[in-house]
Amino acid sequence: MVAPSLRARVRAGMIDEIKAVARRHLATDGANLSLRAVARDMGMVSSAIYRYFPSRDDLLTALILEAYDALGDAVEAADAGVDRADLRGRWHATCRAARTWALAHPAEYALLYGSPVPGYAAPEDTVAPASRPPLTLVGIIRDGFAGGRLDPPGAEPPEPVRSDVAELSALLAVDLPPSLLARGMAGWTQLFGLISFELFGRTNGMLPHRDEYFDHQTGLMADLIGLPAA
Amino acid sequence: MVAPSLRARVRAGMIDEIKAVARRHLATDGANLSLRAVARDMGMVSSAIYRYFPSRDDLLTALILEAYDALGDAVEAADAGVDRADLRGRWHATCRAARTWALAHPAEYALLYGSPVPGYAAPEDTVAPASRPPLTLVGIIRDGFAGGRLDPPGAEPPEPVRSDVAELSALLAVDLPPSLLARGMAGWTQLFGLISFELFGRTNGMLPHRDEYFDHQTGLMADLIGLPAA
DNA sequence: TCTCTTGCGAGAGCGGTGCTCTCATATCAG
DNA sequence: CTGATATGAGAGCACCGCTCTCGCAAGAGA
Repeated sequence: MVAPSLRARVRAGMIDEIKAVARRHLATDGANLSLRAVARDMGMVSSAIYRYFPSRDDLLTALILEAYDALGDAVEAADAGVDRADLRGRWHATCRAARTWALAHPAEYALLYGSPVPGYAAPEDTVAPASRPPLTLVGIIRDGFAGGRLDPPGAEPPEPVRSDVAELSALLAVDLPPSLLARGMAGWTQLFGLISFELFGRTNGMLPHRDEYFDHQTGLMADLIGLPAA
Repeated sequence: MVAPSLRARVRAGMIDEIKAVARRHLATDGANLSLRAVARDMGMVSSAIYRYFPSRDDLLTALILEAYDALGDAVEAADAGVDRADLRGRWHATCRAARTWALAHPAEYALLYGSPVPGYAAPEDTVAPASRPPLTLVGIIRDGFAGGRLDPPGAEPPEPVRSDVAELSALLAVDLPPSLLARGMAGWTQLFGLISFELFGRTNGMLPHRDEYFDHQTGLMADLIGLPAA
């Protein structure tokens, strides 16, 4: 690997700085990111930004990708920090990490999980990083089931749900009975529903003890899945 | 009540027409509603709109209020259409009505349940209509509990969740044990998490049978709550 | 070392946005 | 019939994303 030229390094630094400034604007001004304001903050004229990002949407896409990666990192690190056998502890740590990241980066979370930007279509590259949190969650369930510490719930879902979920199970390469994977997906849905409700102000006022409420609600889903305590 | 003057009636008609055109634009162009485009569509100049709505945000607020009411109407009508004793049937009908309305009005749903618009704070008048769907859901649970057909789950939530939820129970004037209300809120969170995931493209591709998947997932929450079949 | 290509920032400009102000007119009330 | 009021048009301000051109500086090749 050849050393990048000075020009290339300066360019990479500029791209990073633009993204950093844009992230700052995102945090203060919300989702309507202004290219001109970013340029002003950098002492540049707006057209100069187009040397680095072909359009505002491309800059947004870059921010979205990095946000997905940051969330994925946080979630996976939290899971990895708990004893592999402590399934319920891993579940709670994973859920909490997602919420903590979201509370620390509300604008970026809204970019990922809020209403899609009108003319904007998420490019293909986002699906892999976007699937890291749910994969972490089903990983916990897979470990429990493979280790014989997680009994599948009695009845399988009725057709055609059973086959749909079974196909998804094969696609994800997790060897789980559909009944169990369906419950895991319920936990996934619940997790981001909880975070969105809290962040978008749907539960404002009621429930003063938000941390504890969050833990209790994610615990209910752990119950539904059947995750045993450590 | 005195008959409204011609001017007043014309004015009310204008307001309605502006809202109708704005709703149409919302449906086609997404959330970034353009006042000027609405004015153009009505053969008016943009400044004339300001005779009827003091700002774009006020027009959005009016649309949001009407959307909340439409969703509330749909949800309550669905619940009312099922035999009072069929708790599980009511639960499913209510959930389905919310999803059906959302699929029919995706842009308005995104306005209600998507990321909050940056500079925009939801006015006080929205909290009452916004609470109609969750109140319908807890109403089903209340009926079941009051009728002795719904056993409270074993353990109460640990403090301070128990008292928070108990206070909420008093505020809503539903006489439910916190354990049960907490599960009802889990169902509420799950419902809108499911709809948001489906509408915002989070489950694209996987799960081809969306109706059946939705029913199964809301059924899981009915199980968690303990709602008996008819 | 000298040229010459390439990358980059500045600036002007286009059509769009929300919003304000002024002015003429149409409608209503007394 | 007259005076107050409500309404629409139009111009204009500051902002937006984006395009194009024009100098200038840095790197590459001879």
